[in-house]
Amino acid sequence: MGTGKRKIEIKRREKEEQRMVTFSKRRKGLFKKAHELHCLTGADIAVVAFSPAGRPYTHGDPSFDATIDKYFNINGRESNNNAEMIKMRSWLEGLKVEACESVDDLVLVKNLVEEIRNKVLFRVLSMEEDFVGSLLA
DNA sequence: AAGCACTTTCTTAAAATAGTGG
DNA sequence: CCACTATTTTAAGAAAGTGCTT
Repeated sequence: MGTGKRKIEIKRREKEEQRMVTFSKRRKGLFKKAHELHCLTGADIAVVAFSPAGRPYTHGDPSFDATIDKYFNINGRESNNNAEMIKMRSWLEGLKVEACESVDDLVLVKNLVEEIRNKVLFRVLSMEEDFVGSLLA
Protein backbone atom coordinates (compact mmCIF):
# COMPACT_ATOMS: atom_id res chain seq x y z
CA MET A 1 0.00 0.00 0.00
CA GLY A 2 1.91 3.00 -1.29
CA THR A 3 0.81 6.55 -0.58
CA GLY A 4 0.53 7.38 -4.27
CA LYS A 5 1.47 10.49 -6.17
CA ARG A 6 1.64 13.63 -4.05
CA LYS A 7 1.71 17.28 -4.87
CA ILE A 8 5.13 18.83 -4.62
CA GLU A 9 6.48 22.32 -5.07
CA ILE A 10 8.33 22.94 -8.30
CA LYS A 11 11.69 23.66 -6.77
CA ARG A 12 14.98 21.85 -6.44
CA ARG A 13 14.45 18.55 -4.64
CA GLU A 14 16.03 18.52 -1.23
CA LYS A 15 17.80 15.19 -1.11
CA GLU A 16 20.22 14.10 -3.76
CA GLU A 17 18.47 10.73 -3.90
CA GLN A 18 15.16 12.46 -4.70
CA ARG A 19 16.85 14.58 -7.33
CA MET A 20 18.24 11.52 -9.06
CA VAL A 21 14.97 9.60 -9.12
CA THR A 22 12.97 12.64 -10.22
CA PHE A 23 15.54 13.35 -12.91
CA SER A 24 15.28 9.81 -14.19
CA LYS A 25 11.49 9.76 -14.28
CA ARG A 26 10.89 13.24 -15.61
CA ARG A 27 13.59 12.99 -18.25
CA LYS A 28 11.85 9.89 -19.51
CA GLY A 29 8.58 11.81 -19.66
CA LEU A 30 10.19 14.80 -21.34
CA PHE A 31 11.87 12.68 -24.03
CA LYS A 32 8.63 10.85 -24.64
CA LYS A 33 6.78 14.13 -25.15
CA ALA A 34 9.54 15.40 -27.43
CA HIS A 35 9.21 12.28 -29.53
CA GLU A 36 5.45 12.70 -29.71
CA LEU A 37 5.95 16.27 -30.90
CA HIS A 38 8.18 14.94 -33.64
CA CYS A 39 5.67 12.28 -34.64
CA LEU A 40 2.75 14.72 -34.59
CA THR A 41 4.37 17.61 -36.42
CA GLY A 42 7.54 16.34 -38.03
CA ALA A 43 9.58 18.82 -36.03
CA ASP A 44 13.28 18.09 -35.66
CA ILE A 45 14.11 17.76 -31.99
CA ALA A 46 17.21 17.90 -29.85
CA VAL A 47 17.10 17.76 -26.08
CA VAL A 48 20.03 17.48 -23.73
CA ALA A 49 19.77 17.13 -19.98
CA PHE A 50 22.65 16.87 -17.57
CA SER A 51 21.99 14.56 -14.65
CA PRO A 52 22.57 15.78 -11.08
CA ALA A 53 25.93 13.99 -11.27
CA GLY A 54 26.78 15.87 -14.44
CA ARG A 55 26.32 13.20 -17.09
CA PRO A 56 24.66 14.27 -20.33
CA TYR A 57 21.54 12.55 -21.64
CA THR A 58 20.31 13.35 -25.08
CA HIS A 59 17.26 12.77 -27.19
CA GLY A 60 16.81 13.65 -30.82
CA ASP A 61 14.47 13.19 -33.75
CA PRO A 62 15.45 12.22 -36.36
CA SER A 63 18.65 12.12 -34.28
CA PHE A 64 20.31 14.35 -31.73
CA ASP A 65 23.39 14.92 -33.88
CA ALA A 66 21.42 15.65 -37.03
CA THR A 67 19.33 18.25 -35.26
CA ILE A 68 22.30 19.84 -33.51
CA ASP A 69 24.22 19.93 -36.79
CA LYS A 70 21.22 21.57 -38.38
CA TYR A 71 21.05 24.14 -35.60
CA PHE A 72 24.71 25.09 -35.78
CA ASN A 73 24.81 24.65 -39.54
CA ILE A 74 28.02 22.71 -39.19
CA ASN A 75 27.90 21.43 -42.76
CA GLY A 76 27.24 24.86 -44.11
CA ARG A 77 30.24 27.10 -44.19
CA GLU A 78 29.82 30.84 -44.51
CA SER A 79 27.40 31.33 -41.62
CA ASN A 80 29.89 29.99 -39.13
CA ASN A 81 31.16 33.27 -37.77
CA ASN A 82 30.40 32.20 -34.24
CA ALA A 83 32.55 34.45 -32.08
CA GLU A 84 33.32 31.71 -29.63
CA MET A 85 34.53 29.39 -32.38
CA ILE A 86 36.90 32.04 -33.70
CA LYS A 87 38.19 32.71 -30.21
CA MET A 88 38.67 29.02 -29.58
CA ARG A 89 40.54 28.61 -32.85
CA SER A 90 43.00 31.37 -32.06
CA TRP A 91 43.56 29.87 -28.66
CA LEU A 92 44.29 26.50 -30.18
CA GLU A 93 46.72 27.94 -32.70
CA GLY A 94 48.50 30.22 -30.27
CA LEU A 95 48.77 28.20 -27.10
CA LYS A 96 51.50 25.61 -26.87
CA VAL A 97 53.06 24.12 -23.77
CA GLU A 98 56.57 24.94 -25.06
CA ALA A 99 55.60 28.58 -25.47
CA CYS A 100 54.56 28.93 -21.86
CA GLU A 101 56.71 31.25 -19.81
CA SER A 102 54.86 31.11 -16.54
CA VAL A 103 52.72 28.91 -14.36
CA ASP A 104 49.78 31.08 -15.33
CA ASP A 105 50.35 30.24 -19.01
CA LEU A 106 50.44 26.56 -18.16
CA VAL A 107 47.23 26.90 -16.20
CA LEU A 108 45.60 28.49 -19.25
CA VAL A 109 46.70 25.57 -21.43
CA LYS A 110 45.54 23.11 -18.79
CA ASN A 111 42.12 24.77 -18.67
CA LEU A 112 41.84 24.71 -22.44
CA VAL A 113 42.79 21.05 -22.62
CA GLU A 114 40.22 20.27 -19.96
CA GLU A 115 37.59 22.24 -21.81
CA ILE A 116 38.28 20.33 -25.00
CA ARG A 117 38.28 17.06 -23.12
CA ASN A 118 34.86 17.88 -21.67
CA LYS A 119 33.47 18.63 -25.11
CA VAL A 120 34.84 15.36 -26.51
CA LEU A 121 33.53 13.46 -23.50
CA PHE A 122 30.13 15.06 -23.95
CA ARG A 123 30.11 14.04 -27.59
CA VAL A 124 31.16 10.45 -26.87
CA LEU A 125 28.58 10.05 -24.10
CA SER A 126 25.91 11.51 -26.38
CA MET A 127 26.77 9.01 -29.07
CA GLU A 128 26.62 6.15 -26.60
CA GLU A 129 23.21 7.36 -25.47
CA ASP A 130 21.96 7.52 -29.05
CA PHE A 131 23.33 4.05 -29.70
CA VAL A 132 21.56 2.57 -26.68
CA GLY A 133 18.40 4.41 -27.70
CA SER A 134 18.53 2.96 -31.20
CA LEU A 135 18.79 -0.54 -29.76
CA LEU A 136 15.66 -0.02 -27.68
CA ALA A 137 13.65 1.62 -30.43
C1' DA B 1 32.58 -7.36 -2.65
C1' DA B 2 31.41 -2.53 -2.35
C1' DG B 3 29.99 1.72 -4.23
C1' DC B 4 28.18 4.68 -7.56
C1' DA B 5 24.67 6.48 -10.64
C1' DC B 6 21.03 5.70 -12.07
C1' DT B 7 16.52 2.78 -13.49
C1' DT B 8 12.48 0.41 -12.64
C1' DT B 9 8.40 -1.37 -10.20
C1' DC B 10 4.35 -0.76 -7.54
C1' DT B 11 0.64 1.81 -5.52
C1' DT B 12 -1.97 5.70 -5.87
C1' DA B 13 -3.20 10.47 -6.40
C1' DA B 14 -2.41 14.64 -9.23
C1' DA B 15 -2.78 16.58 -13.56
C1' DA B 16 -3.94 16.51 -18.33
C1' DT B 17 -7.07 15.50 -21.86
C1' DA B 18 -11.34 13.93 -24.06
C1' DG B 19 -16.09 13.71 -24.13
C1' DT B 20 -20.76 15.61 -23.21
C1' DG B 21 -24.54 18.67 -22.31
C1' DG B 22 -26.23 23.30 -21.88
C1' DC C 1 -17.73 28.68 -25.54
C1' DC C 2 -17.75 26.99 -20.83
C1' DA C 3 -18.70 23.88 -16.90
C1' DC C 4 -18.69 19.41 -15.51
C1' DT C 5 -17.45 14.55 -15.69
C1' DA C 6 -15.07 10.52 -17.30
C1' DT C 7 -10.92 8.55 -18.89
C1' DT C 8 -6.00 8.53 -19.52
C1' DT C 9 -1.46 9.81 -18.42
C1' DT C 10 2.08 11.32 -15.40
C1' DA C 11 4.88 11.08 -11.56
C1' DA C 12 5.77 11.01 -5.99
C1' DG C 13 7.27 7.81 -2.41
C1' DA C 14 9.37 3.69 -1.13
C1' DA C 15 12.01 0.07 -2.16
C1' DA C 16 14.41 -3.08 -5.06
C1' DG C 17 17.08 -3.94 -9.31
C1' DT C 18 20.76 -3.03 -12.93
C1' DG C 19 25.24 -2.36 -14.99
C1' DC C 20 29.68 -0.61 -14.48
C1' DT C 21 34.01 0.53 -12.19
C1' DT C 22 37.20 0.14 -8.45
